[in-house]
Amino acid sequence: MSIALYNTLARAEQRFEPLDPGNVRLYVCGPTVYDWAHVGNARPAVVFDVLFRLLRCVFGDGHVTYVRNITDIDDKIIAAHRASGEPVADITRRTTDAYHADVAALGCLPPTIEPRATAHLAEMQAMIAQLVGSGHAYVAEGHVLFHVPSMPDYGRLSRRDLDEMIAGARVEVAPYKRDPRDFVLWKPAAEEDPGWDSPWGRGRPGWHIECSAMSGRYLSETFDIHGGGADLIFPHHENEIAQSTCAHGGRPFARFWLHNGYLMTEGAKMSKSLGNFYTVHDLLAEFPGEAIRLALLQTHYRQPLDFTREGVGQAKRTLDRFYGALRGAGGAPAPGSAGKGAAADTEVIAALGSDLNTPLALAVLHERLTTLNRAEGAAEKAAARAALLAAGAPLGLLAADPAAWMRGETGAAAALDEDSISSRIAARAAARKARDFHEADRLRADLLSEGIILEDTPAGTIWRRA
RNA sequence: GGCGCGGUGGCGGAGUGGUUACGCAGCGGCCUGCAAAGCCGUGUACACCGGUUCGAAUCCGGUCCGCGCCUCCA
Repeated sequence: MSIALYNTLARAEQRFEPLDPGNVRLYVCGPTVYDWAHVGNARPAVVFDVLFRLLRCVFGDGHVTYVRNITDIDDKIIAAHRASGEPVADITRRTTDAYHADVAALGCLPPTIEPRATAHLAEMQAMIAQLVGSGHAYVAEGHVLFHVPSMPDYGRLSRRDLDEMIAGARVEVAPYKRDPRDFVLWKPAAEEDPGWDSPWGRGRPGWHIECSAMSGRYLSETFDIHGGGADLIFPHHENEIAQSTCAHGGRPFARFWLHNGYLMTEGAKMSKSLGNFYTVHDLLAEFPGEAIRLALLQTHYRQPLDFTREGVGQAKRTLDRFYGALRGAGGAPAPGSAGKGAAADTEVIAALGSDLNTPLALAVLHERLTTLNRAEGAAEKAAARAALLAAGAPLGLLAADPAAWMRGETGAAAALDEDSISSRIAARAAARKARDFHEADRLRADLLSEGIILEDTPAGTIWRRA
């Protein structure tokens, strides 16, 4: 099984071979915990969860190390603290908990390691000291700055020309900088703000250094894949490369750089002022997490994605088809363990191995669905059902209990009075038997108005939530 | 201005130098008391203009349109 991934560093698809098949190492930039996660945060979480699952399928569950950080020190967090007065530690803990709940609802596996920036100040300071000592960084007015001209290869990832970057600069350059392109590794902290003692005075780390320090700590100097949103290519990832490479004596940093595409909502750039800024938390009140996940995976990860409520609604109805077929196929429900023990679907794996082509993988799922719907007899149905579940597993889909899904229990919808539904279905059955179709249709219409759809099957009438 | 990404049928959305993507919606049929679900069948496509080619929607050049990034936090 070969995997090809689009490497931003090469601007081309490349065959992926890990440095160590016994320990495939993946780093993804996680959230800054100051506010609810929005769909723009959800996309990389879901996309790289699929990559994690693919790597586990190909190299074995225990042979992939997935690190996703939590940025819990940042100017936005301090700004939130100043605005509300809530202690910084409370903000970050509360927001981290909410993030965990959100991504779990989206069906994302926990990463192998989830380091917090504030727990790695020692590593960051050691790296900064190393950069100062080797002449790649300097101290100025309480700041430590990375000196960009000290790295001739700077700009390779984002394909930026060093000279043009100065010409295009539109922000006033701080006077203490030796070069306009230099960026902060450490900056002084105001007395009332969070800060740590350091050889350069009390302060806090710059934005980029945490990822360099934590990836080095958990994945070593050179590792396989670094992922994140395309908006991080510059300056964040460019600066990570500069810091890590220079601190590591020029040895390579991440070998593959993967970036998910931008996200729009309702046809426009995501913006709070336009009112199209969806938080995952709000969406989960309206849709099952799996529907949001499917809506995100229906577009290839590098393509721009226009996220709409209509799109999630359609994804929900698509899942209704899958779960309806699974429910009809019988067998013991296996919540959370779909595909476990079953051989991975080679067509799905091949699609995902082709630069995470999730839309193609989903087309395979639809083939498996049709096969299941055509299946006759218990044995054939059981085999088709297992095949569909095995196809969904690498995508993190179809792991819920089908019966619970069809009853609408997997979303945040209000609980139903099942006794009332059952008694009215019984009343309708009696009316049908008496050929009182007028009454039977009235009962069915009644239920429909409450969001309950009836289906008459050879085995009796079943219902589902609209 | 610099760098980069994208424009596929009513909608969503893959892919490929010559062969059905797939899903939704639509239409016809089977099934059904009627529906629903499912199954079978079915139509419209590759922004524009040039070029390369036996042949391009797929490669090259240009144009138009949409979008993003261009830092040191304010």
